[in-house]
Parts: sequence; C-alpha cells; structure tokens
Amino acid sequence: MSIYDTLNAEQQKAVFRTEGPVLILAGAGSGKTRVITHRIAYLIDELGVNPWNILAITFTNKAAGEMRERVDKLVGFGAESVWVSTFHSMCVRILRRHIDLLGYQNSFAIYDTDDQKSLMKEVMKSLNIDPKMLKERTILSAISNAKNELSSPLHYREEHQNDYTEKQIADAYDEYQRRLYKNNALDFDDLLMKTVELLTSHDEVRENYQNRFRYIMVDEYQDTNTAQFEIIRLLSGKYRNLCVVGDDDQSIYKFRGANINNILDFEKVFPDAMTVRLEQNYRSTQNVLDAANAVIKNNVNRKSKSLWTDHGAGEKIRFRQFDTAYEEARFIAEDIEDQVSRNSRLNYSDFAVLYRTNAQARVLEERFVLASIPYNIVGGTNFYARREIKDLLAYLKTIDNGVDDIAVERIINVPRRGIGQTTIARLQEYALQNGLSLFGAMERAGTIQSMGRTSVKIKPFVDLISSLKTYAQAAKPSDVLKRIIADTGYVEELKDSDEEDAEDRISNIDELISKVTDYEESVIEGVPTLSGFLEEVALVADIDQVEGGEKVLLMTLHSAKGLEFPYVYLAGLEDGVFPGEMTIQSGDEEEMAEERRLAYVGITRAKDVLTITCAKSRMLRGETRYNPVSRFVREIPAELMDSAPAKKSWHFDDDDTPFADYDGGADSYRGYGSSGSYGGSAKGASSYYGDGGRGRKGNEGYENTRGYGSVAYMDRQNNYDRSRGSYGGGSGPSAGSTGSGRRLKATYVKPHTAEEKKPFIARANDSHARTSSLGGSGRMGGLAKGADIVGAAPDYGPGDRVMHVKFGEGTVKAVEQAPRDYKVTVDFDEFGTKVMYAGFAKLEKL
DNA sequence: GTGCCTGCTCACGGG
DNA sequence: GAGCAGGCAC
Repeated sequence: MSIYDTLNAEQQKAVFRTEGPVLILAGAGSGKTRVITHRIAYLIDELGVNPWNILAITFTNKAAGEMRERVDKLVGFGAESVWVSTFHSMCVRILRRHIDLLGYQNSFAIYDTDDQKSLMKEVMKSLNIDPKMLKERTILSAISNAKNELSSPLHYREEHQNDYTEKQIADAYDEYQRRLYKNNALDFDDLLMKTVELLTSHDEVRENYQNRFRYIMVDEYQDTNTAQFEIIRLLSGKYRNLCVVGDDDQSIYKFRGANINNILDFEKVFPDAMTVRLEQNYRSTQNVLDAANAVIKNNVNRKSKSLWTDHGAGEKIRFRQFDTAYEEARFIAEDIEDQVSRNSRLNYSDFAVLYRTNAQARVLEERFVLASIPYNIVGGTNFYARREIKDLLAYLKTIDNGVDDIAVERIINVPRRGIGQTTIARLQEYALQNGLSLFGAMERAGTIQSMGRTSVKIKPFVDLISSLKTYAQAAKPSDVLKRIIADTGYVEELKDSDEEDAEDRISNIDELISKVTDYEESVIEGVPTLSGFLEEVALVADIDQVEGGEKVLLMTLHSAKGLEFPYVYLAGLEDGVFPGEMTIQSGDEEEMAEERRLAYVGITRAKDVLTITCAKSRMLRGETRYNPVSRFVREIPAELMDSAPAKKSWHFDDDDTPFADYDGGADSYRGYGSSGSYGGSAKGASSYYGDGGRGRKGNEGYENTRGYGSVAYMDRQNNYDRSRGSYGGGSGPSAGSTGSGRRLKATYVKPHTAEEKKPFIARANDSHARTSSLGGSGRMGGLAKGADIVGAAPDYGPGDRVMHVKFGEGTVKAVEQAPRDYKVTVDFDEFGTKVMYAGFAKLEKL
C-alpha cells in the first residue's frame, strides 16, 4: 500500500496530474494541504524530480513551515531543497540577489506601514499637499492599488488626468517612489512589483528562474493579486507546470488587491488546464457544513460547489444572543471553562474565538483574565510595532542601511540628545541641496553654516553610529543589538524613568534579543546578517508569531484562514459589526459578498462544535450601538441551530427604547437557558464587572498570556493615564463618568420578562458581593479604573499580604505618596520585588 | 528644545 | 476610544 492510497479519487487525480496547468478547487477542509504535500512527494519519489526544481508558495510563513515539515515526513530526503515560501519572502530572496540590476543596493530596507506613513508625510510636505484635503492614507492606498495592478508612476499619471486630486496623487506616487529609491527602501507592494520588473526586463534572470522552477504550486490562489499572478506566470513560463489550489468562496483579501478573477478566469488564461474539484470535507460535521453552504449560496458569481462529509450531523450550531458585549464575552469564557472542566480530553487549545475586528478582542481578553483561562491573542498590536522595539530596529536599520532616512529620523533624538525639529529640518535641507542622506549631512554637520552650536550635539550621534557600524562588520546581530542597548543607555533610561510600563518595555527588549538569537540559530545556509534579521521581522505575519501551548486562541476571521479547531466561537455576529457598518452602508454587492465569504471561512473553521454569539448593544468607538442579529446568522436554516434568532429584526426606536420591536428574544433565551451551562444569567445590566472568575484567582491563566495581547493592554492603560484628567480626577468612586461600562449601565435597559429576570437577580447579587473586593481587577473597562484609582489611600500597608492579578501573592514592603497616586513596593512570592502604582496594580488585601 | 494640554479626526481586515 | 498635530508655557 502506498501513501497515495489514502487519498480519495479526486485528490489522486490532482496529485498524479503533474504536467501542465492544473486548477484545484478545494473546498474548506477538503485536504488541499495533503494534496500539495503528496504531490511534492510524488514528484520527488516517483518521478525523480530534483527537489530543487520545485517551488511551493503558501500564504504565511507558518503555513510554509508546516508544509515543509509534512513533505519532510513523506519523502525520504531532499525536502529541505524544495523552495517553500510566501510570495513576499520569495521576492525578497530574488531581489536580494539581483536588485542591483534595477539600480538599488542589495541591502535594501523593507518599509512597513508606519515607515510608509512617515515617508508619505514628508512627500506631502514637499509637494505642498494639504493633509486636510487629501489624507495620507488615501494616497498610500491609491499607490498600493496601483502597484498591485503593476501601474508605474508614469503609467498612473497617464491614466489619471481627470481631476486635481488624481494629479496630486500621481505627483505623490512619483515623489514617494523617488524617495524610497533614495532611501534604498522598498515597501511591501514594491517587493512584488520590483520582482515583476526584474523578471520582465532581465531575460537572463527570468530564464534562470524559469529553468529552476520546473514545478510550481500556489496555495490560497484565490487571494493572489495581479502582481502575484504575473510573477507566477513569468516563473512558470517555460515548463508551464503550474498547479494552483484555491477556493473562490474563501477569497477575503480584496482590500489588499486580491483579484478573484485570477481563480475564476484560470481556465480562460490556461485553456489546457485540468480542473479538479475537492468537495468532500474531512474537517467538520454535516451541520456545520450545511450552515456554511446555506450562507455562501447567497453569493452569486461563484464556482458552485457543495461540501459534504461522512462524519454525520453532529451537534447543532449553538446560537446565543446577549444584551451586551460584556455578557457575550463572559459567556464565551465561562462556556470554554465549562467544557474543559467537564471533558478531560479537551484542552484549551481546542478552542478558538473569532471576531471581525481586533477591537473586539479587548472585552474578551478581560473576561479571559478574570476567568483565569490561558489565551493568546493573534495580532492586534504587533510586537514589532511597539515603540521600544521600533526604536531599536531603527538603530539596526541605520547601521545596516546607512541611507534610510526614516530610520535615522526615528532615533536621531532617542534617547534625548537635544536635537529637535529645527535642527532636523536644517539637516534635511542641507542633505537635499547636496544630494546626501540625512546621516550623510550629519557627518558633515560641523561644516554646515546654519548649524551653529547645535552641531556639537550631533557629533556624538554620528560617532556612535560609526563605531556601531564598524563593530557590526564582524559581530553577530545579537551582539550588535546588545551593544546598541549598552551604548545608548536605552534600558538604563527606561529603568530610571517613571513610565508605568517601563518594566514591560524592558522585557520586550529582552524578548527582541532572544528573537535575534533565535534567528541566528535558525540560519542554516550562510551567516546570520542584520539584513537577514530585519527582513524576517518585516515579513512576519501575525499568525506566524503564535506559539503553541494549551491556550485558547483569539483572532480575527482573516487570521483564522487555513486553521481549524474542534470548538469555534464566532463572536459579534451583528449587522454593523459583521457585516460591518461600512459594507452595509455602501450597498456594494461585491463588498457584501466578500463579507459573506468571510463568514463562510469562519463557519468552516469548526470541526465539532460551532457557537455563534452576538450582543444587542455594544460599545463601538466610544458610543453604544444597538445592532440586530447578523444577516449571515439569519441565512442559516433554523433547524440547524439549537435556538434561532428572531425572524423579524428589531431596531432602535425613536423614543429611545432599545429593542422595542424585538419580538424573538424569548426564543433565543429559551435556547440559551436550556443549554444549562450558563444558568441563564445573560440578563443583568449591572453584573458585568462583578464576577471574579468564580473565585479562582490563580495567576496561571494570566501569566501564560504574556504575549502581545496583554502587553498591548499596558499601552492603552498608559494612554488612559495621559488622557485629560479622568484619571485621578478626584470625582469619587461613584462618579466614574468616564467609565464606558458605567455609561452603558445608565442608559440601559429593562429585562424583557419577569421569567428572564429571575436568574439575573440571583446572579447579580452574587456578583455585587464580589465587586467590592475583586471588581477593581477588571483590567480594561474604563469603569474599573475610573472607580478605583481615585486618590484615596490604599487599604493595605507595609506588612500586609496582597494579591496581584498577574504576580500572585506578596507582602507589601512600602507605600509612599507619589504625585498622582500611591507607589507601592511589594515583594511577590514568585516574582520578586516590584514597585507599582496602587491605582493600576489593583492589589487586593488578603 | 521639551512637556503638557486640548481639540480634531478617524474608524475593518494585513504581508 | 485613541492617536496626533498644534499651541502654549517653561
């Protein structure tokens, strides 16, 4: 028996047809990764193809790694020579070798979104474009679209002569590109476009790669854009052994240029293509698939297919509607806890919570912390987007690529060197006049007339960078980083500062050092370089950063593409959230279709149990919104669900009574109550801050979350700290007018019936009782902060035992009055001595 | 040059 | 809610 016998007939067809163009339409969970890996194995083992001649393109680095691993298991040897990578990584690899042919230096930098914004600001300033008339985001997104469609500045200008705005964008595109070139930098879209340019304009390079890549496979083909299509068209131009795998129903990246016609028109572009349909699903239950099919069939213009499984019907889809997002989050957290404690075979990593927007993670995170459930938030605030990390990376970039002005500008006065805007402007002017980079101008600062005394301040920076550059020539990247930290005194300055989150920033820096070290260890061929590390950083996707472990994963629907979980919660299924307000308002059919595909992706992530939740009201950008149940939920036949949403949608009445014409609430609540796992306490306007995770205060759950999610929170806390005086404003615990939760409470909402009210009362009493001691540990709600921080002295003093949500138990060593709060020194049993502000630490006296 | 305050604007998804 | 630019005082 061979490894191919385990494949079904259609899968085998896709594996064995190795020559010529092949389109595999692979429904969700139909085993497409198996097909690709077996195809690679077949090429190597059965056809004797040199692994070196195979290219497989995946959507994320994580997927690339997993694919390589799986191929490795299937073939005897040689898997490591197969080129498995993402489009962007592959392009970087090609460009590092050949971009000098296009006039760039091979050590080019890769600009992320922030870098792009900084550069665009300068472009707009130099072109006198009024940021009020034309937003930098608008221009950047126009440029991005142009690049994804392979439209050069020149071409763009020719095509866009219609009005003043278009001409301005054309000017900006031109100047932006000029400056990227001057900084020896490429943005993300350039990586693709410059590769096309290279392969088109240099026959010898193109032929070289065409000869090498005799067999090309592309995963997630439905999300490729025009530039990516062109790259694979060029690369496969000689042998035409191109196999693309995708699902038009899962095309969800139009906003970043994905061209769904790449998959819809594949057979037109390659008339000799063989098409294989994989419709048998190996992942989910029939109920889940029926729901997914029912939703997606509302889209027109798709390659019709219908998923089926022999797994059986499975559990019905659970639907729960709540009054607020807080209760929704609480249900999800407690439900997961409940499932895990009832079934010993279940692990936290069997669960995922998916949502439309990253902002929804916040409330969920709060509940997970309170319930001590280990979790990981994918994305949101990217580790590499953190201030201290960006600062240090800018140092590395400056050392690595001396002409990157954006990097130099970032660090020129970090740590403070007394170099301000005026000086920088003078340097820039001098650089412009003399055709120098910013750093080049700084090197000559002594000779610049207008500089005067300030040139004294510039010299130490120039010396620092020069000596680091010399050092970097022979040192490991990690040593360079350590040297930067030492020479700039970056960490020392953080330690001395009274910044709230200095500690977290320092631990982030430690994390960065270990990431550099990891990188050095991961380099198999050649030597680890700064460019190599910076490149890895630039191309890392949110999902790539997720470590394993027994944790619930919280992420956007977009991030969840390609993943599967036994238990999936789809949260916030409300019109206005998902589909989003903008999609609904736009009235654009195709936009709605893309949202629907996203819903399809979400539903099909579930293997066994799918739970859909929504809230009648939620805070969106500071205001309470009342949203009806998502149309996507209403597209699921009632018989597939354990409780159905109201048939008639309800709305916010003119007389300010929410839910006035809501007629189906009882149905959904009955279902909810009968599930038994939550005891029907969905009601309860005032209960959402109280409950302290059922008395479990272990720090395990929290400690496991030291990922970006929790750190990101620290940022928000600080922002709060800076925001005009609601912190420590002295208005007293009960005032708390800034608290979002509190505001919600005030406008809220009568329970619908006496019957529904009962469990709420019982629960509410319970939670009120706890609020006094534990309510303050809510990490996020404005209410918790507003109410707790007020300048009353803490109820503990030196010698008292206290509990901290993150560090566990400890003994108070000192309490001292600081300007706006009390500074408390605590010796924690497990984490040692920490100094913290009482208002933020939320210590609980034991 | 720096730090703080205020008012304004914007709002999805991500390599 | 949150980030940012601009204004102001030191």
